[in-house]
Amino acid sequence: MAVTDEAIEKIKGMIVSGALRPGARLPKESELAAELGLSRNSLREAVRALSLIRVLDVRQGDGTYVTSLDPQLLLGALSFVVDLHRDDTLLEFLAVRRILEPAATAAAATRISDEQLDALARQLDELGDEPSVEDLVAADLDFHRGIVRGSGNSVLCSLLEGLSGPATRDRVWRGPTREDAVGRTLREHRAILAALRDRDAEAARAWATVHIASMEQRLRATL
Amino acid sequence: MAVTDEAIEKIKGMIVSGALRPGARLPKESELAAELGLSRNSLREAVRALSLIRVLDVRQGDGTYVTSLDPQLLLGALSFVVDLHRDDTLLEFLAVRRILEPAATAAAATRISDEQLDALARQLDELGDEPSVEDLVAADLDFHRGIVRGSGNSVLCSLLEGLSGPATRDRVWRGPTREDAVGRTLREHRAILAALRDRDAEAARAWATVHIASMEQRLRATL
DNA sequence: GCGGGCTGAGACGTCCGATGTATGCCGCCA
DNA sequence: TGGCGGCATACATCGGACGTCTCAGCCCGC
Repeated sequence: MAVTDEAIEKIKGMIVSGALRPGARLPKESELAAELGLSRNSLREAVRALSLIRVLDVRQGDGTYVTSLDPQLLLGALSFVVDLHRDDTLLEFLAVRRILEPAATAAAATRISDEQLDALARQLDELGDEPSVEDLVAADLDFHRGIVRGSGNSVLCSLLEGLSGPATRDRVWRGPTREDAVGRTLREHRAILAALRDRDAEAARAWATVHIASMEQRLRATL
Repeated sequence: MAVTDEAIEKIKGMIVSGALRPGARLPKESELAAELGLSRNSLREAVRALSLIRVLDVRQGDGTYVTSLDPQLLLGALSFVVDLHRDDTLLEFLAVRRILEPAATAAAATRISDEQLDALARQLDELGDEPSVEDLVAADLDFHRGIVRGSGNSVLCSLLEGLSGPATRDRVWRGPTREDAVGRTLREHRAILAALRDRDAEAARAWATVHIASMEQRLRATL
């Protein structure tokens, strides 16, 4: 194995073993390089790689630190992966979302707070009845994020965040939105919110499924 | 933004735009470095980072290539992320698996081939009634992999692969397996297989849920 | 006494050039 | 024709030098 890969494994090992806790500061590059028995150049490659997947956080002029290791942070790198995919695979990503999002929405029905619900309602009201596509896309993102967050599972939350990234979203809303996509989206959002207010998990799940399915339809249409 | 980060974005851009197709070979390091306007050292950091998340494949003495970009490959890095987490978050990862795996199993009920079913059955038979824990763990991994693969969604497949990685698995089977964990696992596997043979999606989903839940129970017990 | 600006040490960022090592190809020889 | 060896190529690693950014502590003025 290459020295750089070894270094990656060793640093990972130090974190897993607890020698390096979240937020901890690493020895400076030259010291760590000596400690691990490689050159600073090669060590930097390892550090850079771990930094891309948000395990390490390097701050110029300061030092290198272990991140919080929040799943939210780590799975953020997922959208990078999704970005790299093209039409056919995008549908598979959406299929996964179609499984997760209804489950998350159902979970939220019993766990989301009234304050969070009020915030979502306010947000929908502010959007009005005929928003621009850009506004709607942004609101859509916030809406789903708000609900999923209400599920109380941060891993689920960040996974969906990644799956709903720009790649998918742009694709769904690209080109002329046929028929009444905007109106339909708004109606579905309201229906989901109503189900959550009723604390009706099954209705929430069903509406979420419908919502994703209609999104899937539109995605298919652009292929 | 640092030059290395720029380079990462540019390479990613070249792939997304189609300038670099899967399997394509990159210009040699010195040329690409010149092209992107940075030193070979800094470029190498970018390449190494992309190679960690399996976007690039570098072969010493040969060249650097874009990988197949299979979701399977890219999400493989996910297990790296899961490895870095500790007890509390592990439960959240398992909760996600509890959503995905039943759905995947239900999908497999209608899509998996008879040959694949036969292979799973053979494997269960070979294991016998009182396997060692090591053998069981390996068989368990294969069993779930085989089913999820039968769902026909490669993204789902690799996502679950990552979630079921060594970190979770070791934790579940660590320590004295209380009660009849081995026997119970075997019985549940047989039940899942029977449901698949019957092409009964709902039964398959239910048994998969039961199976993951019992795994979750054991994980909680070790915390 | 207190606050702000300045300065210097420390740490990462970038680059250069040299040398080691694995791979693939091509020509030579049996 | 087939196998073997050597050469060209490209990545792997290294050491050192210099730039740039941060932070903290000192000094000065209010």
